[in-house]
Amino acid sequence: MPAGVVSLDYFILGLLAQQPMSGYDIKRFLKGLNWLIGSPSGGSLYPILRTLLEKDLVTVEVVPGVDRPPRKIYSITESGRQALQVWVEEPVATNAPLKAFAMRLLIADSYSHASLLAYLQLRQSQVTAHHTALTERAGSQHPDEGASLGKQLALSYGLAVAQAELDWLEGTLAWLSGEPLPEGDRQSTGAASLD
Amino acid sequence: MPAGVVSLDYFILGLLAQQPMSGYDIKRFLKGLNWLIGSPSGGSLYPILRTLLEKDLVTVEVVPGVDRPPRKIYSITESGRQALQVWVEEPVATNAPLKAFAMRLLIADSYSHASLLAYLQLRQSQVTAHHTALTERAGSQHPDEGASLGKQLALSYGLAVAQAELDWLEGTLAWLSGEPLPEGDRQSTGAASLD
DNA sequence: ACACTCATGTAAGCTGTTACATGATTAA
DNA sequence: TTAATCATGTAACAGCTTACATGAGTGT
Repeated sequence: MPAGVVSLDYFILGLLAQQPMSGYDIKRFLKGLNWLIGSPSGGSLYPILRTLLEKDLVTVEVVPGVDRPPRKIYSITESGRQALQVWVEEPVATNAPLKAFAMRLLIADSYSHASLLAYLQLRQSQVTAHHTALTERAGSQHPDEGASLGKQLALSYGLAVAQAELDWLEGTLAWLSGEPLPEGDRQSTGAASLD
Repeated sequence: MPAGVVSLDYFILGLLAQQPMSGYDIKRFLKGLNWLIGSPSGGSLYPILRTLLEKDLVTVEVVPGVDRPPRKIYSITESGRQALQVWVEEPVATNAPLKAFAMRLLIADSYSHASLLAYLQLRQSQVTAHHTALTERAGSQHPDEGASLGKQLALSYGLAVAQAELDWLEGTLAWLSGEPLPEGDRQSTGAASLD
């Protein structure tokens, strides 16, 4: 059962798929990504971890710390990976906030190389359709009795962002296809992910 | 007292500043902008109109319709315009969803020409700073023990979107500055900006 | 008969926030 | 002593959504 548009819960599950972490670890990690997706408050983060646990999507291990509070390290389970896979492959709405797409990018390591490419191509076709629709709408406006200034600005703004995303997708797909990363060679790129 | 990040209430107030409308009018108008900002449900729209009324930011006039239900037409008041001006000039956070900025674009007709330019320039300086920070962060990552694939993708994605917004801002500012639009001559400019 | 547009509204619920509470350890 | 970091959590509320309720007219 997916939740809201943004689904912080599944995103957090995705982070735990990359490596086991405590709630505090997640907080610090997301603070570093504040510019992109914002960081959730403790008031949402800790309850989410509890519900993930109740649904058996994660397990906990309490690690007592020397000279500091004990930490609860959460690890994803096999049924958690299955649930994640479903979420990770479902497309985000084109009018959803960018962070909804960015969150799926951030857990790209949870994808196989092939399914990451497929997902980006799916996004590409969506945004292309979106862009085409906007272009038509822009063309259909007669200059004389045309839209208000506000609508014009919004439309050209929307087009610019969509175009930028298309360019980025094209470049990224080319890059990922050009370097097809042999199986099992991925952890060499991933070590210091928590700064 | 501003509300959440997105402040649907002020945005609706801004729409009513452009022309008096009923709740249903607003719904239809925003349905046409679904691709950009999404359209609010009746469950949020109508309560917002009531609170705007209670704060004396708008007035109502019930217009009985021939062969259809009566409509409640809302008009902005003078104190409503003052409240709107405050909201309209406050900058949106760089990590806020794009719709937060797009909403302010959509009610551009509520701005004077000068204050619209000022607002776009403010946004320009914000996004420039943001872009610079991201570029530095990108440069500080060594490719070898660098960030995970997900972080790399997210960073380049964020940079691409920021760059696109900067380009759009530059072009739009040039366009708006180049045609300083003598008073009341705005509807003649039309769709030239939209290709 | 059924469904759709017009038009307004309420009730319940979901997702997230802020602010608070706890308690230990370290740095100014 | 005051504050900050580490670490987890609760309670209250804000902002929205879905689903429902109402009721008239219009179209198939």
